[in-house]
Amino acid sequence: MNLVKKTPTIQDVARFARVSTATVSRALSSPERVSEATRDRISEAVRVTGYTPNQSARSLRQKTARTILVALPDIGNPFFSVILDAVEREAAARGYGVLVANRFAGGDSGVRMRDYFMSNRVDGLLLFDGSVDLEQLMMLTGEPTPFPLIVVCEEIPNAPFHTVKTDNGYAAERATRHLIELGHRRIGHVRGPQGNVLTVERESGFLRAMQAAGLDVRPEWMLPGAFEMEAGVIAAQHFMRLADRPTAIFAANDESAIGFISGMRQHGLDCPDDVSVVGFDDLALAAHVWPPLTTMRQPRAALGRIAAGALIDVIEGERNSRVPMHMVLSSEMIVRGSTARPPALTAPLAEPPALVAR
Amino acid sequence: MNLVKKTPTIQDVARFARVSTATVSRALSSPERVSEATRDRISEAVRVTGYTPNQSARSLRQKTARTILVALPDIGNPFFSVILDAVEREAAARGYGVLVANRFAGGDSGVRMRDYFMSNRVDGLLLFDGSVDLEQLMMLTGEPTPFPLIVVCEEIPNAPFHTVKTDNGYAAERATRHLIELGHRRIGHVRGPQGNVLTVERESGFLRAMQAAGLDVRPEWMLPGAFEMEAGVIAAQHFMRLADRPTAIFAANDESAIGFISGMRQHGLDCPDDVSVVGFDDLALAAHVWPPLTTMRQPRAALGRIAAGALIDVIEGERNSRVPMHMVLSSEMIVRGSTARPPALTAPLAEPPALVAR
DNA sequence: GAAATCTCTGCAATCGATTGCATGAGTTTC
DNA sequence: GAAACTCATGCAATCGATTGCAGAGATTTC
Repeated sequence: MNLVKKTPTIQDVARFARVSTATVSRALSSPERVSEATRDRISEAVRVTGYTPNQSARSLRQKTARTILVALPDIGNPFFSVILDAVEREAAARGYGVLVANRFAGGDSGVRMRDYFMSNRVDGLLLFDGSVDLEQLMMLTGEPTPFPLIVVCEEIPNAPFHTVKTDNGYAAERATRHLIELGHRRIGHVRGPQGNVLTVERESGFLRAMQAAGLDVRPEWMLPGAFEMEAGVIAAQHFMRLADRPTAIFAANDESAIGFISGMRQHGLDCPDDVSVVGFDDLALAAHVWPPLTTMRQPRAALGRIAAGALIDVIEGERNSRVPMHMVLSSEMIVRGSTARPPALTAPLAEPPALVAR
Repeated sequence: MNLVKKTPTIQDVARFARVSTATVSRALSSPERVSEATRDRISEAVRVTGYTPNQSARSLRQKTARTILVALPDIGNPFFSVILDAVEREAAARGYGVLVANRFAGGDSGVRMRDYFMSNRVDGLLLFDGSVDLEQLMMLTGEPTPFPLIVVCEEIPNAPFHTVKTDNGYAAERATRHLIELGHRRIGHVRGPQGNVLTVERESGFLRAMQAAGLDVRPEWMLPGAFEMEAGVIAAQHFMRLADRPTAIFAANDESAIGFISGMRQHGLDCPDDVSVVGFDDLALAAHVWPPLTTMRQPRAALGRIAAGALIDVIEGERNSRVPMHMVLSSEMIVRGSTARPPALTAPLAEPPALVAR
């Protein structure tokens, strides 16, 4: 009665088309190698039986999974999820599946990666998390079993991997210069998480811009932070305790900028009337918070698309994986309402008056 | 020189431990079936060779992929990405990988799903998108090859699938009642996208609450929308054109609520002084926008965890998949600053004065 | 002490697709 | 008209792990 029909295999197709399985296989993967007549019979047979190649069998034989692994520090973070969107599209367009591994860094990250590769589940890795164990990673990409890997948005210093990222240092410089051009002289920075490469890059960009303008950087104006709203709120609390406060803040990312603004407001300070704030990333919500956030836009969709494309190129051998390549995409300054001239400077500046945003 | 060592197979382990591959396989999957002595020898051999079972081979033989497919309408949306986070953790904890398929609905969605299943890449599906082609879905879950499927957050009417979701209708009622309790009598609604089940459920919850309180619902106060910020901005434009405006709005989700507030502000109206707004979802940013958003919190992490757990139960046969089961999680009202008493009612109400939020 | 039972292990088939090699028919070349 | 070549196809090995069946030896039962 309830006899479950099995899913059709290549055998069924072969039987139906009265050819061997070899011919069916060839008809599907390199059609020019079979005659038109049999090709037609096979197409018909595929249609009738509803055949779909078994990916496990194919993987086993060809040692290829047609799947990439995306290792993220936090999928819940909209910064990553938009990139993941682009990655997924690019991969799907090229016939690859996308496996996600979240909260990747930490104790067993190297082991988990090793397992994914050695168990033949994935052909390549997009690594969005620079805090992964470098030694374990090298062991993996190194001689015994080299595998395709691209580091995205982050960078692992002195490691010979392809990378795709944005010009963090330059963008941070640009953001800081924007504040300086508005007339700010007393500028602080809400840092990213400690030990993160991006934190360092953005901080040094900030410092370079300050130095270039001949401005002092007070150590107490470098506020500890992280890439989260809550960290911005806490930074605002530190900020409020300062006897002498800056008139502008460059925050290491949008979330901490928004948290900072929100925290400041709880203490009665307004943005941008009291303090101007610049963020980094241009998340979707940056345009919709109040005040709309001035920020450096990272081309996130492009990052995802290019990274996925490059990884698949490496997997398919179309790109040399021995010579590490660094792709740097440029960020764009988006001026919105969270930055204005400093409160003291309602009168025109000595220089020609800067453009007042908003 | 550069001889690439192959990745170790079960054969290598067997040779090293001087047993058959069968014994190695058993030692790893059901250790109680081998003697302690050989078990130790095999563990040692596994350690030395660095063996990891080849997942393709295992899948082929066992017809199981230890992978679930998560089909989402939009990963970039933080609502989904937080759920995905929970799904990924639960799946990882139970030894499953997570494949994501984004922008799932539309033309070939049924075909793509069919391929994922028939090609043996995945064992089950978490479907977050109700707008998928029902007929194709039924064909798939139906007799020829039934497969494990759970619909999350959405619902496909009259379809015999397990579902995990929140109590949308009741939550919408609760949100609306909150506005009524604050003293609002003229209340509008920013709808979700047309044709969406959630849109209908939340709208009817809204209508029930209004009816229960004996309040009129004017058709022109039911503003067209979608689950996006931009749609909220547009709804605000419609709102501004009304000759006679409500004093409060229940928006179908947080994003449209935030967009609405932002759009209203561009026209000089303030929230909550002029108009109170309630959202739905409690996204991370709801607490950090200005004003902080009053909203119905959906237990997103729980949704993801429970859905993934239930799906794996079905896959592993620990849960009957023939009797569809509906799990409904309850939402929680989070009162923040975006709701207050209506502008006309600065004087006490006839009823005992309602709690003024903020 | 023979029979029954239990424990541990190995043999070999199996999952489904791919692919190197062989074959036979047809075509071209000199 | 024989040799050389091309083309379409089939045979059978292969990828690596799992598992039904069977056998050897140890242990228990009566």
